[in-house]
Amino acid sequence: MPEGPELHLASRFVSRVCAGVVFSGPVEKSEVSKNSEVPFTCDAYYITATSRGKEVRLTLTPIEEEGEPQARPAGKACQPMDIVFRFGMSGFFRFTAGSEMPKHTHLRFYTNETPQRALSFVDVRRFGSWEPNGDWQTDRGPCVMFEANVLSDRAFDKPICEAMLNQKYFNGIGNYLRAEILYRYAFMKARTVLDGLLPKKRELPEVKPEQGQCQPHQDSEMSLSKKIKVKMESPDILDLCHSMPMEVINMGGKGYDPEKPDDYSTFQAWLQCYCVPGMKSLRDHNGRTIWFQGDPGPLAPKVSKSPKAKRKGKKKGEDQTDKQGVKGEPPAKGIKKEKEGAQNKRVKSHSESKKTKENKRKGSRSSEGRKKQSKPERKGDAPGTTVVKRQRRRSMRTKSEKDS
DNA sequence: AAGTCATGTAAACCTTACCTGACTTA
Repeated sequence: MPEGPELHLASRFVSRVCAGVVFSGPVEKSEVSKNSEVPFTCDAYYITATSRGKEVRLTLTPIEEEGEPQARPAGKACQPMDIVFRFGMSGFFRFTAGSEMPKHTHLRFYTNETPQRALSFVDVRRFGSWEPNGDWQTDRGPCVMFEANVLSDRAFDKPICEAMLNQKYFNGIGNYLRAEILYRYAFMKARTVLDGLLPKKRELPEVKPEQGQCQPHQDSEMSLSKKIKVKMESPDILDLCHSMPMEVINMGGKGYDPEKPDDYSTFQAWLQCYCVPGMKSLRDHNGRTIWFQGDPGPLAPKVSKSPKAKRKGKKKGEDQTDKQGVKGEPPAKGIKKEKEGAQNKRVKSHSESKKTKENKRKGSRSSEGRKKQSKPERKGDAPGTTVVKRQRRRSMRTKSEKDS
C-alpha cells in the first residue's frame, strides 16, 4: 500500500534493520526487471534510507578502513551511492535470510555475515522503479508529511479531488489518502458552517452521520463554480494533507508494516471512506476510483468517458461505462445523473474522444450494456454498497487472513 | 476461461500501457 506514509515507514524500516549491518558485494537485480542495473560493489558498506513524498532514497556508504577509503580491485575508491525508489502499486522492502528469496524480489543487497541476510526490494506488479545515483524527482512537490507546502493557484485549476493525486502539488497523497482527506474535509467544512451559526462552538457535538447515511457536502452552496479556486479553502486541505498521512505513520507501524504485512486491521479500522461499505465511488478522468460519501458536490471529479480498464480480450460491444456512474444506485439513474448533471453539475463528462465516439457508433457503449452490468445490492450490505466494493473489501480481508 | 479490480505514473494522451494476483462471473 505505497502512499506517502508507507514510503516513509519503509525508509524507517530500512534504516532500522540495516543499522550497524555491514553489506558487501554487488547489488543483484532480477532478470525480469526492466529497471537499470545498480553499478555498485563494495567489500563493506552501510545502508541508510530517507523518504520524501512517494519516494525512498537508499544511501550506500562504503566503510572506511582505518580512515582510508576502501579501494576496489581496480584501485579506484568505492564511492557512496544514492538510489531513489518509487514503489508503484506494490513495492516494499523486506529483510530476510539470504537463502530466502521473497517472490517478486527485483533488487537485493547482501550482508557480509554468515549466514548471509539480504535486503530485498519486492514488487509484484513491477510498476516500481529505482534510479542509481538518483535524486528526488524534480517535478515532485514538497513532501506532504515533512515539508512546508505552499500551493500555487494552478493547483486549483482542476477540481481538488483530481489535483490531490498530482504529485507536483501533493507529493505523497495517493488514492486512499485522497478519499480519507476529502471525507474529513467535508465534515470540517460542515463544522465551519455550524460554527458560524452557533455561539458555543466548543460544545458542538462531532458532526458525523451514521454509517451509510448520505450527506451532501455542506460547502456545496459556497462553491458551485466550475472549479474550486477559493484560496481560503486551501489551508484546510493542506492541513489534512499533512495530518492524515501523519496519522497513518503514527499508527505504530500497524497501518503498513513490512515485517507484519498480515495485520491490516488497525489500518482498515482507520479508513472511514476508502473501500468502506456505504460509501460511493466514481471514476476520475484517469480511471482511478474516487471514494466519497453521498453527493460528491464540489469535490467531484470529471468523469471519465473511457475508464482505464480497456482490458485485453475485451469483447467488442461490451460496455464498461457503468463504472463511471455513481455506484450503488440504479444504473439508469446514475447515468442520467452523469449526463444531465441534474443534482451534481460537477459530475460531468469529458468531451468525447474520437475513439469513444467511434465505439459508440459501433454500439460498444450502449445504454443496454450499462443496464446489463448493473448489480443489485446484497442483503446485509450497507446502502450503496456495490459488488465492486464488496469484492474489494473481501479481497483485503482475504489477503490478510491468508497471509496470517 | 474470461472479466474486473487494485495504494502509480510515464508517455503522449486528454488515454493507454505497463504488470501480477485475487476474486467473481458465466
